Amino acid sequence: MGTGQTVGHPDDADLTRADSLAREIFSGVANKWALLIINALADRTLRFTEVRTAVDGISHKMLTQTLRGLERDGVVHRTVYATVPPRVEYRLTEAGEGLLATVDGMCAWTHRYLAEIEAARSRFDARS
Amino acid sequence: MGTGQTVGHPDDADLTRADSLAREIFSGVANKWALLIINALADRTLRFTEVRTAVDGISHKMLTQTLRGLERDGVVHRTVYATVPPRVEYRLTEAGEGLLATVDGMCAWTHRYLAEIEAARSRFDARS
DNA sequence: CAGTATCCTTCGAGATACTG
DNA sequence: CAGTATCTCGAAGGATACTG
Repeated sequence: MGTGQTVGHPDDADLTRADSLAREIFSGVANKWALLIINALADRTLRFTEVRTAVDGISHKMLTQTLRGLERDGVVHRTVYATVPPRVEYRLTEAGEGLLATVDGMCAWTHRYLAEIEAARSRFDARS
Repeated sequence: MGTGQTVGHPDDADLTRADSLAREIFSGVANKWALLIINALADRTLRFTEVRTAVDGISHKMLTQTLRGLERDGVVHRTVYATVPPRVEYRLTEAGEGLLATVDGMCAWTHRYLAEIEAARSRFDARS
């Protein structure tokens, strides 16, 4: 993957210049809505509307759209109950659980550095 | 943070409904260019142009823009050498290193599930 | 309730040109 | 080389309305 100039990483977790499929998948998943949805599905199965509430701020459209993408990539599983009114449930697949670990890491990081980041911003904004 | 309906997470790594600053920071960092840049700076200090090459696909504008954001949040450190021609180097801060772990996780995840995702896509696309 | 479709606006982001 | 400044366009994304 690296072209030879990528040294230092024993096991290659590098994505700069990686093949296009890997890049595409990474890019598709590296967006806030996707990650926020995964985070919301962390430990429970949720219905469409519940996800919408949990993620809050997301529009109806973005929700379906992102959910479709995640379903297509096998990150979330979609179960439709043929009742009326319809009931659709979303839950993480095994791959989704794998990603969740990462998302948790980002959340933890955010909280861990919250204060420092705020301070850094003040400093940065001060000299401008 | 959770409102009480968020059960199951012993330590709260939840961001749904989190306070706006946390959400904003998370959102700022949860984008592919930021993560790709952090990934590129994994183990080396890079100059502006080198980052551009490493990340490839990123435009000049997005690079400066994203780099500024990361600098502002204290994720990357920017060193300017008053030479001519100018020389500017970027490296991860401690906070940046912290995020790197997460990014590495996402890269690893991508590679780990690459085949499965490809298969999932075929299945999904087949029935449509 | 879950989802699709449509319209319409905003702004993300590329291209280009210019400065220190 | 590194960076800012414009201009421009296309797509992302919100609001609304309609269907099974």
